[in-house]
Amino acid sequence: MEYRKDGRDILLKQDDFGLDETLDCGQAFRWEKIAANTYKGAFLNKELVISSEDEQGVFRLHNTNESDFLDIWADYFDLSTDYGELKRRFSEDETLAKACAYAGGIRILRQDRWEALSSFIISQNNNIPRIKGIIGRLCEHYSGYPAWQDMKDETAESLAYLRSGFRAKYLVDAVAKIAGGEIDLDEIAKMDIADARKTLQTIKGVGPKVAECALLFGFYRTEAFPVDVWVKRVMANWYPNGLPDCTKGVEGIAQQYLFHYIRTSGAFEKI
DNA sequence: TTCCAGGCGTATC
DNA sequence: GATACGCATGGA
Repeated sequence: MEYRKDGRDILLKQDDFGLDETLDCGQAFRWEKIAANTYKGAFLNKELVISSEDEQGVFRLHNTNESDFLDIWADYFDLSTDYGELKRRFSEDETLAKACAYAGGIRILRQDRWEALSSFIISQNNNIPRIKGIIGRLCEHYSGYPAWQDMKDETAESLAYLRSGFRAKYLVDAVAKIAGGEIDLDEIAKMDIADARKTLQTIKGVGPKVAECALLFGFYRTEAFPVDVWVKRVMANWYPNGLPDCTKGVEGIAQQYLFHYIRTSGAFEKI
C-alpha cells in the first residue's frame, strides 16, 4: 500500500480504483458526488471526502490522519485485495472480460453489517435513486446512519417520514430481532454461509437476495452472489449453465462487475 | 396512464 | 416446490 501524508490529507496511490465505479455502483447508498472527481461519505459515522488527483491512480483523502487511514479507510476500500489479479482471473471468461474492461475501477467496499443489512432491506423492489433518498432522510433524522440500538423505539408509523412504503415494518422487525437477541450479527459473521443465509432470512423482508447483499457488502462474504432483476438478465443471457469456474469463491465480486456492466453499459439493449 | 425498480410475504395448488 | 399476486413510492 503506497501512501504519504500531505498536510492534513493522505495521498494514496492505488491501481484498480475508480471513485464513480466504486462509490456509485449500487453497493453503497450514501456517497455523494460534491464536485468533479470528489465524493463525500462515511463509514459508521466517520466522515470522509475523497477525490481523485489529476495523476492517474492517485487519490486524496481529505482532512484525515494516518491512523484513521490505516485503521478505517484502508480496510473499508479493501486496499489489501489485488483487484488486478482478480480481473485477470475473471477475464478468462469472455463476458467478464468485457465487464472488467468496461469498469475496471470497481472494488467491493467492506461496509458496516447493520448498515448493509438495513440498506438492502430498503432496496427491495426499489430503484437506486429512491433508495438513496430514503437512506438520506434516515441519516438526516439521526445525524448519521443510526445503529440498530438507536432504532429500538421505532415503529412503522414513526418511520413514515422515510416514505419507504411497506419496507418500514421490515426495518422494525430487523431491529426487534437483533435487540431481542434472536439475531446476533457477530455470530452471523462466524457462521458458514448456509447458516448465515438461513439466519438472516428469519427477518421479515429478508429473502435470498437481501441476505446475499448483506453477506457480500456487510460481511465481506465474497462467495455470496446476489441475484436481482439485472443479474437475472446476466444469467439468462450469458450464463444459462451457471457461472464460469474462474469466479469460484469470489462470485460476489464478479457479480458486481456484471451488475454494473449490464445496468449501465448498454450491453443489455444489444442482446 | 402504465410500467418499473439491487424482492418478499402470503395464498394456493 | 412452484407459481401468482399484492405491496408503497416516485420517476420514466
